[in-house]
Amino acid sequence: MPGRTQRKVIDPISSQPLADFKVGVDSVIFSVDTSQNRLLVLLVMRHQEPFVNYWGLPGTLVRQGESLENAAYRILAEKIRAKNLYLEQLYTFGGPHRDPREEANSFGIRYLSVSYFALVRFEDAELIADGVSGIAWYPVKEVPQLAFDHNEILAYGHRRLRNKLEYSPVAFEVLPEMFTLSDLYQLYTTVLGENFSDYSNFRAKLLKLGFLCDTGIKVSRGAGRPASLYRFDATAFAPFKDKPLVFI
Amino acid sequence: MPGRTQRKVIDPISSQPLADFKVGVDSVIFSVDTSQNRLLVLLVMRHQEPFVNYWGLPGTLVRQGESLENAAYRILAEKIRAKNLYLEQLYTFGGPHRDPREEANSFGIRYLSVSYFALVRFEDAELIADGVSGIAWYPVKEVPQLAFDHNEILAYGHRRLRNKLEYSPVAFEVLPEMFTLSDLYQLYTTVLGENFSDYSNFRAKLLKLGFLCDTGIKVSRGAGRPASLYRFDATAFAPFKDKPLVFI
DNA sequence: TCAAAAGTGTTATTCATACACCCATGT
DNA sequence: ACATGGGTGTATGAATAACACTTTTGA
Repeated sequence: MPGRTQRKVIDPISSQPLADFKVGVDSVIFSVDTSQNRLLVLLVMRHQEPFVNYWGLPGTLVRQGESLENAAYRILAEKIRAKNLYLEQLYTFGGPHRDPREEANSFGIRYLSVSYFALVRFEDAELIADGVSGIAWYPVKEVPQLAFDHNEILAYGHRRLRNKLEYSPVAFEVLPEMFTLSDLYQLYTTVLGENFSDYSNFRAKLLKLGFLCDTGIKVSRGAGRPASLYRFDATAFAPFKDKPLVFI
Repeated sequence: MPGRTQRKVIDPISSQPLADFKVGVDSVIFSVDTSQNRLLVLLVMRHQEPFVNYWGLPGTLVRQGESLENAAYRILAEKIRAKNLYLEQLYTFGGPHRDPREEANSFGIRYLSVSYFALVRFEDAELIADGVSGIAWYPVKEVPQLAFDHNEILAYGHRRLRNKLEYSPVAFEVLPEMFTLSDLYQLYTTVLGENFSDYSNFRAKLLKLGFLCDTGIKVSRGAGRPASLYRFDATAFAPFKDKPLVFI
């Protein structure tokens, strides 16, 4: 975890041999089920040692000639077919002994995990059941004990998601091309919690910023007044880029 | 860099052998010379290939049994003696071909760099001249072309520093136990630029937050009215932890 | 006609910004 | 006495938050 301070390590024997690493990429893939107001994370059931029959984050070891990011996209593509997605690097967990395989083989290979954080649109994210199955969306509030240090990675990813949502336009990566302001509001409430903002204030603030344009198209969902479909205007958003904009 | 979106990589041959990695830790060590209002970064002159006679970020390869963070502390301790410091992980750069050594030896070893970000107090950070020298504080605005992708890492670290300063109390990690409000203001201006806030507003805002306590001790620096020494009260700050506090 | 969902408006309060001004010290 | 840096106060406008309220639909 970031932000340790004031520690001093005096390592007198710094002439030890270099460590050899295998590098894994683990992804915290989030999705928001707006219909049920639930934040979901993608878990896979492990079929090999270590941690057989534990749920864990989807991950893989990096292949020769493959970049970290591409490895992340590779597992993602193996597990889900998604139209819209957002991906960014999260954190690198690399202490010794975090992977039991380090003990098993005596060659001293270390396992390091570069974790990635992804957000996909729930509605068009189709899970790929690969034979024996064992892949599922789990409500974040109900995840069981996971393999390795994956609970820790998930917690870290969850924190990042909340932050991202507050001051960056990630939400639009994961919403369909056109969406209602309620859709947007739902997304925010399920991730940030019920009391982050009043709907009308949220609405007013976002519309004032001016990068949401009303398409004029109305859509009716069950009872109630039909809602306008809006579109995120990336060009109009450009000036806000890199500015400490807060969406709340 | 984080935040790529909408890319899909279809990798048909995912049965390639795993890559073997050496893992390097490179640190972007910042310091603020308040007397000259300059933001400094620690660079070391390289004496070995690759990139001989280039300046680069201080770094090392991770040894057996050593955690990433400890490796970061190890190089730090080799280069400077510092009382106060703040350290956190920055980003992991791991594309293939980022290190020319990958080409040189044909065993297909990859080099991955986990970068760390550190902030040390300039006044009590004593550089350790290790024999042939070649270690120096460089004003961030004047850094030359660096080895590897270190300019990119530096740029990323610089961005992180600015953000950190805005919404976290890092400044106090790097200021002495007792400091004047001008000291604090100087620190902010040198990092964030001249026009981030008016001194009196900055002052008013911070005092209102209530985690800076006046020790009553006055200190006179040259001409002008003597300033009060303040102390950062971590206990009083606690409630603000994890809240979207902005220091401006 | 009524509930549900969408959308608008009002108001009080806090906050940001840009200043003007007073205070204590060295020279 | 005056320049220098430290410290306080105030007026303006904008942003926030908590509401009440209207509009348009399905049932």
